Amino acid sequence: MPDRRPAPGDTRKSTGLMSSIRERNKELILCAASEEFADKGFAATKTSDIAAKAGLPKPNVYYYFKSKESLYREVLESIIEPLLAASTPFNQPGHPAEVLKAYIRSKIRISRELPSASKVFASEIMHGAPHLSSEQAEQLNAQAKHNISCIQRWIDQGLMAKVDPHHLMFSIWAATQTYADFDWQIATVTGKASLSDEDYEAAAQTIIRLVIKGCEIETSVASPSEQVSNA
Amino acid sequence: MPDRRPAPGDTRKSTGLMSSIRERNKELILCAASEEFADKGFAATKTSDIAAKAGLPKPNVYYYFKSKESLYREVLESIIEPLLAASTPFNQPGHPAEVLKAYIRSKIRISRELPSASKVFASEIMHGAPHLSSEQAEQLNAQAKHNISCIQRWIDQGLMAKVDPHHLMFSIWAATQTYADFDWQIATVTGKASLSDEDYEAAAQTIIRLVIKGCEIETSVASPSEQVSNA
DNA sequence: CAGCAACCTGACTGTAAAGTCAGGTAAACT
DNA sequence: AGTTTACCTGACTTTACAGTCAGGTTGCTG
Repeated sequence: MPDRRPAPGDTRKSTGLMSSIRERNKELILCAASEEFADKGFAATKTSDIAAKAGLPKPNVYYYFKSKESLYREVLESIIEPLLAASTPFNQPGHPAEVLKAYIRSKIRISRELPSASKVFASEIMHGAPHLSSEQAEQLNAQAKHNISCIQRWIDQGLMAKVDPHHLMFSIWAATQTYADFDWQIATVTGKASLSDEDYEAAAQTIIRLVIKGCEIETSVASPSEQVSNA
Repeated sequence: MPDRRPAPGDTRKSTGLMSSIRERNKELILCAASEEFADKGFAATKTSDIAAKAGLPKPNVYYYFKSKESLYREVLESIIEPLLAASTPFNQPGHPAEVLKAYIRSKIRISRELPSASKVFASEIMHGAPHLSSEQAEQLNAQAKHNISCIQRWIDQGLMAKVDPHHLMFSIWAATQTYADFDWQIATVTGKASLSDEDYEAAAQTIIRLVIKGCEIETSVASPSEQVSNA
């Protein structure tokens, strides 16, 4: 008796097209899974809850996905490409301020538009990336190192102040990511259930200001007396 | 037959002192639990692993703690006081730059000295703080709001630039917390297994620079031509 | 409209881990 | 040295959930 279940990601018939049912259901499940994993974490998420949120019975989930883990991996994978894409400003020529601004805006956009996958990714990293393949880790790491060396070059060329590139990147990453990861805290402190366009704009403006001002080369003009220098 | 197990947190005899065995074992278990919960999250942590890490058999854990959850709650609770204490600079008079610097240093110190509890706390917040009591949430929220209104006052008094206080706090919180939460990423990108004194100092310096420069009032002097304004 | 493949699902199994217990040992006090 | 009370633990029970399966239905293709 042959396995009646098509391989995951299988294409139907000789055509390269999936049936629309398959496409739609996989999407429903992935979407539900993103939210559940983001809300509760991998271990605390029940496949039956994913199924319920997708409006399907549990075995249906296993019809489309090999296991809870492979489903999780797909969610995780879905955020990697956007994450790498956010670094494109560093991959093209540009002035430091413009590149950094574009990068910050991309990162904020990801936190806003893909909050669940962002959170799943953050949670994964927090726990030591046990599910990330070494290729994926290497890709992300390579991009991060490239961005950092790019900043170092700008410093060497005198285009920006001597700000430790590693820590600068960590701060940008953290400050932008926080809008996805710690949405509960942000909602509690601001008193808003969810942030508006203007709120995200203000967030981007604030982070951009900190980064751009922080990277500006000191002029020889002394700062006003009531301001304390950065000892 | 009366319950032979003393109530959690019970004191021995008529004296106010716990037996030293009790004290030592509770400490061993709490310490092991912090690390396990930080590494894997609440749901993925096995009480048997906590016991193993503490060098005790599993039932011993239940001799000192009512349940896995109450153990988790104690770990969580242990970070709240340090977290509130970090805000003391805001509770005493001081110039903006000094207060912000002291705050950033406190936060970095917590990330460094209590990395596991920090991570547990972050994970808790990420998942919507389901285990945090409303009093604890309220306490933290009140302190956050106080800090923010403090910053707003400085802005109104013309002591610092108009930087959105909410987003400023979120950035500081994120940038400092990241050294505990995303230690794996930091280790991977820097290529160091763990950060040295100098690394933490550089991290603090970088964040302080971004924040202080970002909060400085613009002087009327135009910025150098190669630098792009913060549009 | 027949036949086949894709899709669906109620009911089940296996297992892992939380939590318990009964009975033991060690320490402290008298 | 005897009694009490704290401390310890191997072996057990219970439960919840990942994953399966056998048989059904739907929908496409010829």
